[in-house]
Parts: sequence; structure tokens; C-alpha cells
Amino acid sequence: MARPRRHDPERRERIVDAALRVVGRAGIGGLSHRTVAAEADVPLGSTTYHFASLDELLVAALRRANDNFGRALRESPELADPGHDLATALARLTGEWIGGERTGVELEYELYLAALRRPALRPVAAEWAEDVAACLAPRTDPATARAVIALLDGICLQVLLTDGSYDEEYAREMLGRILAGGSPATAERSAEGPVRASSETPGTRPDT
Amino acid sequence: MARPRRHDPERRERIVDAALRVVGRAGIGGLSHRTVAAEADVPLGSTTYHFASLDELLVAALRRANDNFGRALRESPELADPGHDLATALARLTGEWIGGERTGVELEYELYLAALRRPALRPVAAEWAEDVAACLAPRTDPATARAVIALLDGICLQVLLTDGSYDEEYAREMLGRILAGGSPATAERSAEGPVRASSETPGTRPDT
Amino acid sequence: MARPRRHDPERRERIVDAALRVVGRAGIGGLSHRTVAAEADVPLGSTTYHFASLDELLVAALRRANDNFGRALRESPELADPGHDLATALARLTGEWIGGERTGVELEYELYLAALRRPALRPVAAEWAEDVAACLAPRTDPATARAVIALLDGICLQVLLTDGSYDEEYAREMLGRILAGGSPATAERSAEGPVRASSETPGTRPDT
Amino acid sequence: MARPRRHDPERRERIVDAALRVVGRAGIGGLSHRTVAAEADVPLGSTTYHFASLDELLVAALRRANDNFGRALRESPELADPGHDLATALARLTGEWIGGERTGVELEYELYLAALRRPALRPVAAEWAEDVAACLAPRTDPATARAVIALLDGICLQVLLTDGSYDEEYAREMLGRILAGGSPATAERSAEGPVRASSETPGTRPDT
DNA sequence: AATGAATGAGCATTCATTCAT
DNA sequence: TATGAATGAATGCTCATTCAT
Repeated sequence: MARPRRHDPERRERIVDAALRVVGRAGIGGLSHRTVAAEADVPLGSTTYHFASLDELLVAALRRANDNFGRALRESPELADPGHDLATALARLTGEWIGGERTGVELEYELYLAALRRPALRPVAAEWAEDVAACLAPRTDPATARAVIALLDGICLQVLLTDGSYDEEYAREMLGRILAGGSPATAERSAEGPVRASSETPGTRPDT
Repeated sequence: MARPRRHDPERRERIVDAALRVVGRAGIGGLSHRTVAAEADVPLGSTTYHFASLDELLVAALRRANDNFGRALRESPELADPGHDLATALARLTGEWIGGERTGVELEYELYLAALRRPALRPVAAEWAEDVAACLAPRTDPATARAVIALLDGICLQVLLTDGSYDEEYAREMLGRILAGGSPATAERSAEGPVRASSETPGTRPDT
Repeated sequence: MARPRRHDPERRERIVDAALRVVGRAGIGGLSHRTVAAEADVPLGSTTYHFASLDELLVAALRRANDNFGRALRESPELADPGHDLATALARLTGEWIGGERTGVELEYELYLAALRRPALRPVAAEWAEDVAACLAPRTDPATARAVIALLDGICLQVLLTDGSYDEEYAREMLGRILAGGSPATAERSAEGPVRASSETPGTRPDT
Repeated sequence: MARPRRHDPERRERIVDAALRVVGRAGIGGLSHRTVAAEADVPLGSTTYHFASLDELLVAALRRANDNFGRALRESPELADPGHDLATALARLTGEWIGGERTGVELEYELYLAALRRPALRPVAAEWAEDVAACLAPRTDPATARAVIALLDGICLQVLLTDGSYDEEYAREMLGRILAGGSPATAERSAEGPVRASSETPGTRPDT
């Protein structure tokens, strides 16, 4: 009578959604079984039933949040098109993403960075990095792809951590330097021409 | 008689030290007036007296933690010596730092990344970035310096967040690509030669 | 397919076994439908189905645990043999039992002592006392047998409750004093001789 | 206005009293910060402030409960008077104590027995045993004193655990057997005369 | 200036139990 | 007959903060 009880098959998903909203609004520190239960309008016990620990809930949330930037990349036509300059496309996409509402960006980074202290999140963070790298795979070598991600992370964090603003042209230039040193995985002939002709260590090992 | 009360001028410092130990051990989430009071072996009231809020304490802690990597950079002879390759030196210094005990590295990054959600920490984070950039100033242009920092942050985070290992050669290569595109502030002629000399400082400082 | 469902006639027994392991590991306080279900690797609902209340499960567990010391007594050849000194045999058997792994001993005593607050367990506890008394019946009178049990309980508890160690010689001496005062049910003539033969069975069974 | 706040110096004692009432009424299982706070009519936080953990509260409660039987022994004139038979006096005192309201007796034993699983309580339990032994010290040797306590514990537990009734004469007889074997610490000449003339191991070592 | 005592809110988690199947 | 899902109550405990010295 009071609540639409029992048999709510999407309950789990709604809890994850609520968790994302809570983290977006109040940070990971604001995430608790109680806050998420209130946000999702489900009984407290329901959150602990579906996610035995907060870490488990965070893993699910991070996995869901991951998709956002990744999807943007995957769905970008210019990123896949060898006719477009990769650095330019990446710089623009990142600008669009980071220029959106700050909460969303903060949310994703906060979840991602939480892996620093929560080993449970690390596999998911690694997954994310691999996914993004996979988007870049058709256009450059793996090591360069990883460096591109690292640089983008670093640039975005500088913006977010120092209250700075995103400078698309600066990002384009620096991405270009990284990419120019890589070996194009497929024929990538654009205005730039073959620069730094792959002579020295094109694709180094990013990790063991 | 029981405690060496009153007039303990270094108490503030001891509290900050204790806070760093607490964060190093238990993360920012583990930092509370109580835990830090216990760690510093001072009365609970003393911590709230010297630091009205936890943010205030975090600012002091971040400021103290900042020094570590910065000092390593400042004191490195090869970094200042134009005769040494900058990318190599940076890659090696970073490797030494990150190869030390994980807690120390985690501690510094955790405090630094906390600025994402705590505006009070952002000026300190910005300060840190500027300090490191200043170390690089004699050897490259400001935009490149910032990109170097961004890349290093990104690389380190990839290691820390995905349980990966640091690959010095990979770091050297990618730092080299960024640096090669910059305009050497002083004569810096090494084996690389002037690559993509065109756009020296296309888009500079993205913040403040 | 997932689980070997339905028709598992030994399930009840397996749940009792699991309950004993749980109590041994975490104490009665650690016993819950959940913990025992996890330990027995059966569905949660299965435990509530077979044992409507935890008390019911405890009764079954206590009944099973009872057997251990009792069996040791029953199977001891020297206990039954009038040629062996009873006090010596009992002291040795007790030493062997208490000298085993502490968890097992704790487990039995914990279940036994739980009867203090759980009337449901009291008949089982009484049964146990009678069983042990029955082992002693051929060699002494009932009141003495009960006193022997009481003394043994008291001695064991002193060891367990005060982190002391079991002193077999002390136990033998005190058991000897109790037994010497009893009337030998069968001819049991040893060095002691008939001491204080006056009151054979002054005050007998204090219960049921 | 709502509550007579602040500055309640006997607060700690009142909480211990309340804890004893709670354990007496509902058993140790019924003891929680909440129940004791309600019983003592103090804020919940007050209980955790004064007793950081439940174990700490239990230690305080056991220490307080200890006094009861011990005091009865200490204050008994006949126990101290060599003219009275020790076994008779002990049996009578125990009868009085156990014949009182069952809750009180259960309470003390429950706290005492809790030491089985709570190491924190063991030193207090040991203390209690020593205190009682000290009461007996003037009239018998230490080992015998310990055995007397063990026997009394065992007898009482048999009564409590099996829903039996206390048989004073039976207790007197068995205590007498133990005591008769001991060496009177002081001249103790009563009706019994020197029985089992102290030939064999009068005072053995009860523990290390 | 400094601090011990105190407190209500909140935390993650476990639980016995109920219910629909 | 058995069981997974669900839930409200309760648990021990930590906390920032307040207040009276």
C-alpha cells in the first residue's frame, strides 16, 4: 500500500542510476547506502541486498560511467575517418565533453580516480583505458594510444584540479606531438605528411 | 603532569605530520579530527582548535606533501644541466619517485586529486603545477612545460589506477615527443634535431 | 543445473555440521541463518526451512557435540577397568581432551553453557550430564559421579575462563578426594582404602 | 529542557548499573549500546563515549558483578571463624546465594562464562577466582581453595544448566571431601578430625 | 588559549523474517 | 516442498561539533 513493493526487476539498474546522481551531486564521500536508497526511492535494505558492499556499487557505477566518454569516441565519425586529423578530432571531442556540465565530468573522473585507493575499482579503470585505446587502435600504435590517453587525462585533470579552462588549441598541438611520433596503423595520409619517420622506437611497451 | 600542556609551538606542525601519516595509511576517508589527534598524540580538542575544518588541515597537508616531488626536481643536477637530455632525466626521476614505497606516492596523488571535489585545495594544486613548471622553465617554453606535467600525471595515474608498472623507456619516448615540439629556452641541441619546429607555442597556458 | 536441488536427504545433517563449524569459529553470537547457510553451501531459505528457529538448530548442534567427550569416556578401556585408578584415568582423559585444539573444547562448552539462558537447551545439557554419570556408574555411587562431573567442569572452566593451563596432577588429586569419599559400586580396592565411609550417598541427585 | 544535560559525574556508574540490569533481564545477547542507553536513560552517544566498545562495558559490568558473591564470602562471620566447619559454611552461603532470585545468579554466571569467548574478560574472571581463593586462604592451602571454587562452580552450573535444584547437604559433603584432603592453613580442629592425614600431595600446583 | 565531556546524526553491515513462486 | 528476493529493524561504531570550563 505504501510502496510499490516486490518484483521490481529493474531495481538494480535504478540503484546504479541513483548512485551516479548521488556521486555527481555530493562526491564519493557523499555516497552511502542511505543516500542512494533515498535517491532511488527504494528501501535501505534493497541497496545492501543488491550490492553487498559499497565497493560493489561503485564498481557498477564506474562501469556505467565509463561508457559515456567511450561512447562519444566510438560514435564520432571524424575519429574513425582517416581523412580527419586525429589530434584535432580528439581535442574537439574532449572539449565538448569537458565543456558540458562540470558535474558529469567530475563524476566520471572521481569514480575513475577512486581506483587509486580502492583496488576493487582498478580492473574497471584498466578496462576503461583499454576501451579508449581500442578506439584509437585503427589509427596509431598501442603505445602511442596509451600516451594519448595519459596526456588527455593529464590535461583534463589540470583543468579540473586548478580551476583552469580547457584550451582546445593547446590540446590539439600536444596531442599532435604525441601522435606524430607514432606509427600510423593504417595509411594515414593527411596534410601533415610523414613526420619523424618512425625511425626511433615507434611503439614501446606501455607496461608489462 | 600527565601531558606537556600549553605552549607547544610545534603542535601545529605535528598535527600536519600526523595528518599525512593518517592519509598515507588510511586515505583521505580515514582522516578525521579523531584519527589525527590519536596519531599526533594530542587532545581531540587541539585539532579542532588549530584547524577549524578538515579542509583547512588538508590544505596544510597538501602544501607539505607538494614539496617532495618538486624538491626532487629542483635538486636534480641533470635536470638543470643542458647537457643532459631532459626527457631521459624526467623519466628517470619519475621512475625513482614512483618506484619508492607506494604509500608515499599514493598519498601525494590522493591529496592532489582531492582538489577535484574540494575547491579549497585547488589553489594549492595550481601552485604545485606552477612550481614544477618553473623547474622546467629554463629548458623549454611554458606550454610545453605544462604538457610535460600533464603527460607525467597521466602516465603515473595509469600506473596507479590500473595496477600497472612504470615503463621508463616508454615515458622517455613520449616525453621526448612533447619536448621535441617545444622551443628550447636555451640552446638544447641533442641527437634529436629540430623536429616539427613550426608551431613553437601555439596555444599556451590554459589557466589562470 | 546450477545446484543439486531437491531431494537432498542429508541436507539437515550438513546444516548441523556447518552450524558446529560456525559456532566453533565465531561463537554462538556468530551463528545466524545466513552464516550457516553460507558454511553449508545451501540456500538461505533451506536453513529456515529445516530449522524454524535458531534455538532448534542449537539443540541439534548441542546434541551432536555432546557425543565427543562422552564417547571418549565410553571408549576408554582404563575407565572401565577396575584395575586402573579412576581419578588418574579421568584426569588423563580430560587432559587429552582439553589439550586438543582449543576451538573444539570451546565449542562444546559454549553450547553446553548456552543452556544457562536457553531453556530449550537444558534438557540436552541434562542428558549429557546423565550420560557421563552413566559411564561412572559402574565404579562409584551416583552422587559421587555427579560431583566428579561438577569438579571436572569447574576445573576445565577455570582453565578456559582464566587463560590458565590444565594441571593433570592437580586434577587427579582432587578427583581422588571426591572419589575416595564415595562408595565403590564394585570392588575397588586400591592404596587409598575406605575413607570417610560414613555418608555414602548423603544428598543425591539435585535435578529432575 | 528536554534532558538534564551535561555534567553528570556519575553517568559512568549509572551506565554500568543499567548494563547489569539489561544483562540480567535479556542476557548478554540483549546487551547493546542502544538497550543500555535506553535503560540508563542517557543519550546513545554517551554509552559509546564512556565505553568505547561493548567489551569494555562488559569488563566493567563483570567487575561490578564480581563483588556480590565475593562480598558475601568476605562478610560471612562463620567463614572466617575457625570454629565453624568450612564445608558447611560454604554450602550454606552458596545455597543462600543461589536460592535468591535466579536472575541475579544467572547474571553473574553469564558474565563470568562470557570470558570463554571474550579474552578481554578473562583477566577479570581470573581476578574473581583469586579473590574468592583469598577468602579461603586462611583456612586451607591454595590448591584446595581452587578446587573448592571449581567444585562450587560445577555444582552451581549443574543446577543452572539442567534446571535442577540446589542440594545443600550434597554440596556440603563434596566440599568436605575436597577440604578434608587439604592442609589446614591454620589450626582447624573440628568434629571431623584429621582425615586422610595429609600424606599425599596436600597442595598441588593448580596452574603454572 | 586550550581541552575534556558530551551528543545526535550518520555510517556499513547483518539479521530474522516474509512472500511469491 | 523448497527457495530467491526482498525489507525494516537493529547492530557496533565513528564522527563533527558544541559547550563549559
